[in-house]
Amino acid sequence: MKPSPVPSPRDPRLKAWRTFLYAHAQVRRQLERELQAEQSMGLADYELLLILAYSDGRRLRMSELADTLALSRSGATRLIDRLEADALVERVSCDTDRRGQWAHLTDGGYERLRAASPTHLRGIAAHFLDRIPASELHALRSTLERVLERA
Amino acid sequence: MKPSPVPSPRDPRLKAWRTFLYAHAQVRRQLERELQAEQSMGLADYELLLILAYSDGRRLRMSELADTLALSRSGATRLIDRLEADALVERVSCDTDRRGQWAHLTDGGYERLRAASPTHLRGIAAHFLDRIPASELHALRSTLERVLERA
DNA sequence: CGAGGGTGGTTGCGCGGTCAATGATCTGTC
DNA sequence: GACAGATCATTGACCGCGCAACCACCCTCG
Repeated sequence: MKPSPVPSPRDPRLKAWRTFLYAHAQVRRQLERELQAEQSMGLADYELLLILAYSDGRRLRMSELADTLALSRSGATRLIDRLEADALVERVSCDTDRRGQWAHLTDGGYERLRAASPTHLRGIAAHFLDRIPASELHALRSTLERVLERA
Repeated sequence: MKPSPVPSPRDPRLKAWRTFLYAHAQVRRQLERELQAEQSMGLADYELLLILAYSDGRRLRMSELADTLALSRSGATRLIDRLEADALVERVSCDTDRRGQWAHLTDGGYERLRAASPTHLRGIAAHFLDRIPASELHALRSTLERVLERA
């Protein structure tokens, strides 16, 4: 039995995956740096606040948050810990399931999100959106939505 | 001056970015877990070994590695530290620039890469490639290559 | 050739994330 | 109704990565 060779990184399919990987790494790093420098906020923080801002009652259960953010449960716990320490989010215990907790966006959190948005949107445009022709942008989204559908 | 509202996560352009973000998080998490469980190896390790395997002389300068992997310099240093500890890579000092180091893939490292490849390729296919029609795959790649071009 | 600024790589430190284990609660079953 | 097994969230231990500071060395220019 002959040894299987190492798959070439130039193979078109594999290359597509790796391009995806690297494009993400590069853009994320850049955005993270800018958001941290100008707004003292991480990308994950921003995403969480944004999701809460557009959820019913500006709140979501911990596990929903974890799932939505593609984060582990403990990751969600600690993220909320930090944001709660900054009073951007508060925990509200759930009355229909005593194990549960709501993460609720405070007014301060909403303000913080609003304040950080211009910086972040500018970064997303500069490092990502503006490098992609409009026609390709929609295709990209629909392609990746397919990937995102839960297995 | 009226307060600017928080940008809607449903805005098409923003949504494209966020889909990209989440698709990556989800797929990466899954692949990382599988590779760790079945091959005791992280995604970053695999990528590094792969890149070295297809580099001239199976070696690359530390900074080239960092740039290629979209990693910080210190990140590259520590990654190589770990792989060197497992004898998958060795450091070779550069004779034309005494500050420099080559990261050189050992035979053991190549074997390790080869051994891990089936698992990883299967994962990439299952969680990413196979969810994308062939026609869209090429488009995805060329779109993201544009993003990846250095600024 | 000597000084000064630039570059390659490593290190200290802190943050943010995972996994595994835990406690509390819910839910289905006999 | 009580027990068994799932589920919600948290905690402890650990790890990978980034930034900033640092040292060693290169290179250019006066």
